[in-house]
Amino acid sequence: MTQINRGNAMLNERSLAVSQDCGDCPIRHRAVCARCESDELQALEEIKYYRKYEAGSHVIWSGDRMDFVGSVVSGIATLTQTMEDGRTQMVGLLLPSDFVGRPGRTTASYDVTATTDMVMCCFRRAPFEQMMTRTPHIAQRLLEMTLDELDAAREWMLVLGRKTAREKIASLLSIIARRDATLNLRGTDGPLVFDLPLTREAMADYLGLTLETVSRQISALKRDGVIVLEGKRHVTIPDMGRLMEEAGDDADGGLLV
Amino acid sequence: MTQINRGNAMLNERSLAVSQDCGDCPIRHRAVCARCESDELQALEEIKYYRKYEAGSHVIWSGDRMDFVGSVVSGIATLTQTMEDGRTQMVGLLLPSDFVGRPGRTTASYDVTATTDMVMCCFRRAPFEQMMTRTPHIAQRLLEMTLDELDAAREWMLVLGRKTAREKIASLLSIIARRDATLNLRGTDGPLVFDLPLTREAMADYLGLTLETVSRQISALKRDGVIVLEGKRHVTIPDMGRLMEEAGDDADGGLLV
DNA sequence: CGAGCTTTTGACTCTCCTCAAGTTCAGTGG
DNA sequence: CCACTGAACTTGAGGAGAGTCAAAAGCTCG
Repeated sequence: MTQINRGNAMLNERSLAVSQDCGDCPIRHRAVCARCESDELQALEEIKYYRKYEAGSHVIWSGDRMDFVGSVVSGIATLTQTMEDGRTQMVGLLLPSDFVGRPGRTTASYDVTATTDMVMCCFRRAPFEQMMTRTPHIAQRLLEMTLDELDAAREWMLVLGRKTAREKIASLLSIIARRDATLNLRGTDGPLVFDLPLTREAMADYLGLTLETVSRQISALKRDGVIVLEGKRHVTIPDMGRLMEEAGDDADGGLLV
Repeated sequence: MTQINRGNAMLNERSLAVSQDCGDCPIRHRAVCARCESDELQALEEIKYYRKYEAGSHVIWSGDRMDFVGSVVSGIATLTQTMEDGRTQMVGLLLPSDFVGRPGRTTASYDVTATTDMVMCCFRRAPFEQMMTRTPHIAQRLLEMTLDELDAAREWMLVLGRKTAREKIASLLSIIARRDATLNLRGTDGPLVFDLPLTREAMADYLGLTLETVSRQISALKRDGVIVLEGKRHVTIPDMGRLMEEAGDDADGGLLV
């Protein structure tokens, strides 16, 4: 288990990033503030602050007091749940623009861990909650984002409950590939190339598998020409339709919807 | 597969229930309208109508146009996803006061099926969406409910991804038992008694198992004295703490949180 | 009483897990 | 420059848990 001690995380939290103008923010039109008018943005600007986290450090521990909520600006974090005997299940992957924390709740329900270096735009919880009641644009956007997350979680329940190990890996790869394509504004017709942002262990925790099974299935997909690997993390998908077939998804449906 | 033909469902939709005063509504303080003032309630009252569904009939088919949203007033429905080869996964259990449909989306993402006779309080989608922008109390409550559902979905991801068959069954039973206790305002200290609202097949679809495995594990829990069965559906839990241990949950944590 | 269900139980199979080595690779220090 | 170290990853052998197929037992309803 990659357990980083709490002291490190605290240290990281203190190395704050330089504040930034909301107008130049890379997640301006996707985050919880996406619908805000300039005056609302100004109000947010006054209560926001940035925090940096190192790869591997913990952002929040399940059960801890949550004094802030916020948006991922850059980097990737994971949301995980752990049983007493150590079995862990990832329940969310937090990407730039994703929201962290739950308004109206004081203690965290999940562990949040940065898997890459990460920057968050934070708001203290109390002022943010007050603002939410005054500015419906924030609450509207948050509802929309929460509904999207709920859809994603339900999609993932099908993966966890009914797909084979091979289909699970293919599903994860196709999700990462598609998200990478939309983020970088590439089409999904040519070959797709990306770096895996997760270790084999993290993939296993996401998919409800062991890391050995993840490794074996990746090797199998590589052997069968569904994916091409350079090193351990650099992936090329020669044929996205083929990958989606392997994932058990309707190849057309997934691309068109 | 229990496939009811579409003709039946249409027929059921026409047998509308008698309208009811919101003040007497059994789900008044838990549904999406929970926070509404009397004038807001009046406005809702004007656009609402009731629909009845027979046990086994389909409420909505995935991919269909969604012209309405609404609340479950009585009875139970399931939210399921199906792969092309027939593998199905339940992604939600809809109980009285739960909300059906997604504002802002025109086509349904999941199949909704009534597992018991059911009554829904429906609103046509367009007027409801207009009302949402005007009355923040509805949007607020919907956000809260959606966040709760997201938490429940994530809890379920741990069950699907990491628990054994026996733990899965115990988890489902403890969820139903606890919900039944809160609904009927009983404590969780004495023995709990309830009827299973699901067939073995539906339980299997919820848990990502086969119905044979569900049956075997229920028999095993019965043999070990964790549960007592009368007939196929009537369950007694002599010791809730024991059941929660079997579910892999911290017995205290689960009750106190 | 028999038809058609839901459910149980058994026998066998197979996927994925467990345990155990071994490989690759980046970083460190002699 | 090269051995050493520790992650991250791969691969293999064997085993356990859940799935598949098949048959039979309970219930419900005409």
